[in-house]
Amino acid sequence: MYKNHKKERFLKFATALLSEKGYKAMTMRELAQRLDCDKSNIYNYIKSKQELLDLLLFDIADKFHRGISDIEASSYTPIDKLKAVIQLHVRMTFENPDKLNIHVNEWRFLDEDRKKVFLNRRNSYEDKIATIVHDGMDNNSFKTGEVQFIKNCILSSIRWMYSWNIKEKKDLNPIELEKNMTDFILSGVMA
Amino acid sequence: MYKNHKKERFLKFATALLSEKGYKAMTMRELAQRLDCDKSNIYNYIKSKQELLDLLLFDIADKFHRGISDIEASSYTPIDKLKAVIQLHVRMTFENPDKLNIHVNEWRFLDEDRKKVFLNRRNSYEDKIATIVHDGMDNNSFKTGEVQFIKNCILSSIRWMYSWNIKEKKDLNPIELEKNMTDFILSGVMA
DNA sequence: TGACAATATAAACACTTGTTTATGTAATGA
DNA sequence: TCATTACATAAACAAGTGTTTATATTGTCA
Repeated sequence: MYKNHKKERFLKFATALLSEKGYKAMTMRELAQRLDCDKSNIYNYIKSKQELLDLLLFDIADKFHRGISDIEASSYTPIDKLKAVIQLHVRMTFENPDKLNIHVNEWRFLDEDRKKVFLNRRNSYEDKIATIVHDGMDNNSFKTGEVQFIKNCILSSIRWMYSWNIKEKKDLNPIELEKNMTDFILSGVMA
Repeated sequence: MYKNHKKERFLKFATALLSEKGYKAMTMRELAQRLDCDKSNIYNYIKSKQELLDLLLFDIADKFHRGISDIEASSYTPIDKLKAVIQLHVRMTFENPDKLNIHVNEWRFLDEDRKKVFLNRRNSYEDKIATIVHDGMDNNSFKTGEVQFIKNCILSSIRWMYSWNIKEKKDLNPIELEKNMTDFILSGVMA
């Protein structure tokens, strides 16, 4: 019953506040206020502010990594792999938009060493997407073009969703969203 | 010869550092160090850190506003209006990627009142793009769909460019980039 | 030349920051 | 029950923050 249920509450509030304010602007005092406890109490849950950032960032990064690995290992065509990538992003955004926001915007406040690790993993993630794009071009299922450029366009297209305040859109259907997203990336806006 | 040439130098360094570190993480002391002057000297150029942020943000916002107004007032078709919007973003990114970075990421650190003004203007900008999308759907030149969703996809597709470190890519041609960007947004990645 | 604007510096101020220390209580599970 | 873990609090600290004050020098232009 008891064990660590307060720590989960702490992580929930910390994630929300970190997403709202950003790493530098979030203070331990304000976090304590939201938790309705003393600031020093926070250090029962976490070693430092930096450790909190680290924890959240690598948690999401790992999920993305596992997702892309499964897709990579699959026997899908490049088009279906790309669809699976879009699905991965949509679902993770639905699960926790705050974490996605943090993942996109706050990694630069990691300590130098860990930032390097983070960026290496992100590059490896993006390389796998680049490979899908490349294979699709070889395959003639995608238009030829500069792979890195297309990869960036794709990732950026998906990236805004966390800011759409999904939580407040009860009528929003993740499946429908996935379909629309896929449609935009695969075939653009023109009729 | 003389008048204000140091202020321009100050603005150049301030823009670069603000883009690099973010508003909260940028300190007046570090800025002074880069300018090779005392921190108090900065206040000969600017009233406060907040005023610097305000200045840069509304400078870019105004440029976007003028750009979209011209496009709106033109007799272009929706497709050509959309192309002009893409052109506007590409060119502004080439002109000063740091400013674009600041425009995307640092507005949330504006003081409450000015933040409201900023967001109102941004909404009015985005509404104009939504109108273009809407007209294009009426026109049957764009596929029908949720206007706000498509608008966000379009804007997000363009938004990553400032992070591509354009300055270091001598071989990068803005016209070529414009073409590729337009191609992606209009017709997607599929062959 | 002399008035004015631009630029420079050092020292200080008031405030906020993350974190520690020292100490205590409450729940858990053997 | 008893050791261990989880959770709580008040007070303090050292470092860093944006900004001000008071003052001096330098370039510009009438």
